[in-house]
Amino acid sequence: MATINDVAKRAKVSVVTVSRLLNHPEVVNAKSATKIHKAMEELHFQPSQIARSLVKRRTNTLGVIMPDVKNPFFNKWFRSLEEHATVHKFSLLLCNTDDNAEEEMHYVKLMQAQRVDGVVIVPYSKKSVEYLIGSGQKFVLVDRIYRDLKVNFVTTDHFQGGYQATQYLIKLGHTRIGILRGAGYIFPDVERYAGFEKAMKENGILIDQELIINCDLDEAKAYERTKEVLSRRKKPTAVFSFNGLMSSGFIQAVQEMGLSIPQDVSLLSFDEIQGYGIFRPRVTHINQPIRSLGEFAIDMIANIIQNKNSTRQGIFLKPELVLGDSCRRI
Amino acid sequence: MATINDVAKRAKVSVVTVSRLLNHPEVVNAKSATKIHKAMEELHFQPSQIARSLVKRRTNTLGVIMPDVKNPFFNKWFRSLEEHATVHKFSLLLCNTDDNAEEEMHYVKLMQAQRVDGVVIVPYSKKSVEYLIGSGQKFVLVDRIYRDLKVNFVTTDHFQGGYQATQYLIKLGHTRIGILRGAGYIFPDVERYAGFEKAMKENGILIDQELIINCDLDEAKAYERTKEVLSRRKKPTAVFSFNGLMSSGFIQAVQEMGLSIPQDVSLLSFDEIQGYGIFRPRVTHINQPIRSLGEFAIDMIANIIQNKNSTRQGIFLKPELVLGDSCRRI
DNA sequence: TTGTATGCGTTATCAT
DNA sequence: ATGATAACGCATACAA
Repeated sequence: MATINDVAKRAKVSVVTVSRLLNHPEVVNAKSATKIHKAMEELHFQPSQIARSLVKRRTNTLGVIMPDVKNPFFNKWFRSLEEHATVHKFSLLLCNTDDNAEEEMHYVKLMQAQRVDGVVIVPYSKKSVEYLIGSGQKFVLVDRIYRDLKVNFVTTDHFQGGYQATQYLIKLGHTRIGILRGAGYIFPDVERYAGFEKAMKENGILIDQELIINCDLDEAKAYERTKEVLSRRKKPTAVFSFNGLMSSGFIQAVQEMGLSIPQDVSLLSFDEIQGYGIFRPRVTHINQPIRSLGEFAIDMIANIIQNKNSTRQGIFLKPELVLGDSCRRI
Repeated sequence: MATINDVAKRAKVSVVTVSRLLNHPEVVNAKSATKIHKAMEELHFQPSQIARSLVKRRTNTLGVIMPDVKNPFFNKWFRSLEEHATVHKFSLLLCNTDDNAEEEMHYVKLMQAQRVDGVVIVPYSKKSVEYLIGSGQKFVLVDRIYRDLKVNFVTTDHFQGGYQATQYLIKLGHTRIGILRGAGYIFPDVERYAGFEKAMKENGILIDQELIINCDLDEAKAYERTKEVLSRRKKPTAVFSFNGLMSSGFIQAVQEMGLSIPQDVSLLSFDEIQGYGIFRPRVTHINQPIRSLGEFAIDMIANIIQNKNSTRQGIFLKPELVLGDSCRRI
């Protein structure tokens, strides 16, 4: 691979002149510039970001650590990140943790070793975040935050989303509302449930703990648990599923049981389901401002890296209820 | 950020000893090792891959250039890449081109500048590939190849897939088969169509050019063109859509027209549609060996990088027909 | 406008 | 078993 040195020799100038053409083109003589450009083309030269990074102490690379790009929510988000990263000339190293704490810690350390300028992380384990803090790494938390950690973050107002969704179901007359949720470990799960609780309490409706199902945010588990719950005598009239995957599991179970949505049971999903465009009835869901979640994350990390604003920032974005036909009035 | 130097000072040894502990731990004294490990922990030290890369001329990073992670086919494939990359200690830089030639060229050059050890690319433009060749970059082509370019690649046997799908439809009695395809620009599109042609010819069925629709592999276009085609007097009895996105567009159009699959028109899709698990009828489709496409790509590039086998390699993987209920016998 | 010398953080080579 | 020195490819301060 050609280096600045090869270019210099071929163009018969010193390396410094080549370097200058790269960084301060206005200050180099037109003739030299032409010669150098010619040499660069002939050699297919591209300046080594590696060497450059070493001296500038900037890699122009961001580490993105998240659960899984296969998840539609996260791949849309990633594309939004990429789009805005380009504006700031950042390349993106993508790491999928599958919500595995060890994988995550591994990646956090790897990003540090790669000397990325910053990390954008949707954390699973608090330890990873604490390591980031301890190592002095610049980072922003997205979606999953820790109230007691003073760090920069962008997230959806999951509490509001849970509240909003529940209010909607209650207004339609539902009182026996089933919840397909996670294990109460990550922030969004906890908050959505708290929002649900608040709405129920405000309306004087007692929560039947039998209807609160921990599915680990997993499709297969949601499928199984749904079959079980809908076989009971006292079924829920509506189900509020905490993510798109679980909604899919729910739908499959309902279909196999020969039931239909919303005649037999209503469905409200947090996040759009996969295949939203073709599945009928259209699934009513809480939509997160995915693009903003990406934009803010990039802007924040870019600011932190440039040390522009040293004030810590935490942003909550409002979710939105998208009406479909999967919830009926009773 | 702590350097090997800081560690050396704190542990009261020379940098070389620290470096050695990192690379040849067996050769350093146990006491020194302990001191150094302690210092490293206290400083949250991680060796700079940047500096390391500079001297080793290896970044342990691969560039992945592809159309779009939002596409289910590609995000599954990316995860497979990541999984196997981990085995070879590679990090992955992800670049989405949206099948834009300029973006692609930009990324190809960027990867070169980043001095990635290799590039795994699903190319859109031949120019990008030619640049890769010219620059001496190590790379493998995935999915989209160029017959006249002597390069390493892994792809599905798209011809076989197109042939297989068509044969199946013909066996069910279909002769008026509509095709939702791309512009005939990329390899898979061309091959799938050629496979279709062969099957039609073998069965002595004339191809009605009116039913061959260029939708640019795009969902919205497939939607529009479907509405148009299904409004004609002479409708197709079956439609073979060349990717999952177009299949979704097709399905939406069919639904809005009050028609049903497969009663009014059969559907066979290349690649699984988004929401396959919940959409009924299950869509019959041609499945590509996504995981193998990822494994082979990584193994090939890893081999090339290690210069193990200098012989050029091109692999065609067999697709598979997955039966659903979207095609009826007529 | 151009060139010389130095350093970024690490590893390899040679010594000790 | 450990250390001194040079080199990787580039950018910057300083000099010319």
